[in-house]
Amino acid sequence: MEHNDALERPTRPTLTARHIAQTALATIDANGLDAFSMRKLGAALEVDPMAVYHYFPNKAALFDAVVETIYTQIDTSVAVPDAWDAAIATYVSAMRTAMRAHPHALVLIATRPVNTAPVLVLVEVLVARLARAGARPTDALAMVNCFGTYTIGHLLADVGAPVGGPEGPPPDAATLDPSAIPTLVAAYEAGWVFDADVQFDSGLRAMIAGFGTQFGLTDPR
Amino acid sequence: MEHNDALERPTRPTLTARHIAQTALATIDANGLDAFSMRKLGAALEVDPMAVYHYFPNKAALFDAVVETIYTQIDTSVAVPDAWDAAIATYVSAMRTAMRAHPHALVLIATRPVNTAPVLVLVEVLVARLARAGARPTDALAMVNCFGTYTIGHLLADVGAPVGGPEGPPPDAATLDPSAIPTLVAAYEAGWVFDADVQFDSGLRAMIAGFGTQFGLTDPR
DNA sequence: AGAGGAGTTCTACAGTGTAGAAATGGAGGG
DNA sequence: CCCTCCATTTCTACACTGTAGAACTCCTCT
Repeated sequence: MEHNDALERPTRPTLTARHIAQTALATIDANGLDAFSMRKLGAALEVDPMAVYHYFPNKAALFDAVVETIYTQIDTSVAVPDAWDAAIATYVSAMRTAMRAHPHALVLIATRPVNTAPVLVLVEVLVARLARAGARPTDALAMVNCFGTYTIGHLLADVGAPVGGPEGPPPDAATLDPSAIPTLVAAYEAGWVFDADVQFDSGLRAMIAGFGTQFGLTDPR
Repeated sequence: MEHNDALERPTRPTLTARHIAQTALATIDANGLDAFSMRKLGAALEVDPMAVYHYFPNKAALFDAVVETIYTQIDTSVAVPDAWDAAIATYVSAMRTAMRAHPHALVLIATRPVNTAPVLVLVEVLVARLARAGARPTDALAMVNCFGTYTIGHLLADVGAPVGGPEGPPPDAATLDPSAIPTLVAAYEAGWVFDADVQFDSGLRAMIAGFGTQFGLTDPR
């Protein structure tokens, strides 16, 4: 009764930790983290809110499960290039894609580290690839951590929902003195378009290349 | 009556938006974001909780002010090296230092963008320096954004307080299969110590250097 | 003195997480 | 068959939340 996947809602009207976590994630995606509550989760599950507490000791533990649910959604079947730097970029992009699908849960990913086996295995893949390119394991681990933090940091700024209610209106443009920020004005007038995807990619490539020279990484041949 | 700085509590027992924001930040620092409430803020201010609503329309707006308070704490008087890459690293580190002092508020910084004049001026400094090293303003802006997102992403993972209550206990180490994560085990056995400061610095230098070659930056001479 | 208004307080309401007791229902043993 | 046990679900209750709306207090200006 523990390992049935897919459109889960076990045969008998009984709950599952997985089903609860999935429903919680769906609810957060739909209505936002602030609007999420155990009572609404209970409603979504068509069950008394307190029933959830038989599977999770509290809301925090449920959030941990939600984060892990997201990690399981990373597409690990992507085609990976041969070159080490392109391979790393591919892995990281796959991770970003999965996370990007859950803007309201990003803040949970960012602040609730998970150390369960599936996630560690994921890290292992990256670390091993870097090691194969010549990095010491400790350095590889540090690099992967930087990739991860950059990714969610960038995602938070891009699509992350504000914690603590919607943000206020932007300040009156009239109160800004353009002469104090000439370069920003220049960028704006140059037709500045904010494409988060290409910007993220640019930064990721920069970091990968920089690490490459910093640690002397190359593909073995 | 609007511009008195420092250990602020205006002459008459009356409130100020600044004083409220500062007290709110102090309360968040001391007790955490989840424990923060308008009632406790009122108590800290020795005032009826509802009094705050005369200065901020709601808690979200107050949070915006809290974030801005943190930005004002960035030390802008640091000595800046001549080399463009070292200069950028110095600016970013100063930003990180200010943010690092408020672990419980990091998540607010990460998700509540501020576009007020003081912050834009800060961005201008960085963008202008990059432009002086040969970057087009739009590229410089993109780079600065990457530096910022990397910084708070890294800080969140480092010292950020979990959103939604404390995290649960780590999974039983016995359930982990070491043979599935050999490189991680190797890193651990090699005496892996996690020094967030040097790791952040390493990643930042990598990104700066990578951007440097990506955009052909050099100091004018 | 009287009016007005900015700042503060009071009261109240719907909604929160979750502790603790009570109910439900199915499985196993006699 | 009944009866017991126990996992699961529900019920009730409590202290706490953000904030709407009215009422109250003073200070300032005429």
